[in-house]
Amino acid sequence: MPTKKAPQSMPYEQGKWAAVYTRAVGERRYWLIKSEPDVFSFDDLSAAPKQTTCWDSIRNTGARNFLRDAMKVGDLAFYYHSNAEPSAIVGIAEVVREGYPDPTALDPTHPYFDPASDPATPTWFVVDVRAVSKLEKPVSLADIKARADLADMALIKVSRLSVVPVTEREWNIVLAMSRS
DNA sequence: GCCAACGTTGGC
DNA sequence: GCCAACGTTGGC
Repeated sequence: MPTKKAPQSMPYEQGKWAAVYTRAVGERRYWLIKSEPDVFSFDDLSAAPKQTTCWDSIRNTGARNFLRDAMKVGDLAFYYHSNAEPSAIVGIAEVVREGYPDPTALDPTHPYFDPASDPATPTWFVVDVRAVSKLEKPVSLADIKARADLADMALIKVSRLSVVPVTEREWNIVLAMSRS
């Protein structure tokens, strides 16, 4: 029996991220997803079956909303190593399956089981991501912070959000940095 | 290891 | 509904 109330759905369409929930026909959006390399690194993703994994165990409502509602098949994401030396963007992944209920939240034997998440109206969501390519050169958090034209990146502006949007402009700047 | 940011919980 | 306590993330 659920003992706690599940976190409520944010009225995201009215929130500060409203723009990332809309897109032109055929438009591709960009994201940044964080993982600690000791837990699941980009190389781990590359070594996984079909280079694909379920991006599970996210337990933050803001990140959940992106996973559930905003990320679409074909979108690309920078793969960021947090709590790393150095913390850096190291690769590119592609969304290959759109939001569906996080199986870890519904599995009583899983450490991330959430008894408050009702299977009929799940609280937590995942997408599937596939490794696309490793960056020629990692782009570190320090590299990003050193650039005035990346000062507005959500990675910097919004702390402790494990899935954040990236603008197309930011995406291209970081890509260029990874090749220089 | 420290601690800032900030989301969540729960007493009132 | 307010807000203090608490827990987590993640840089440094």
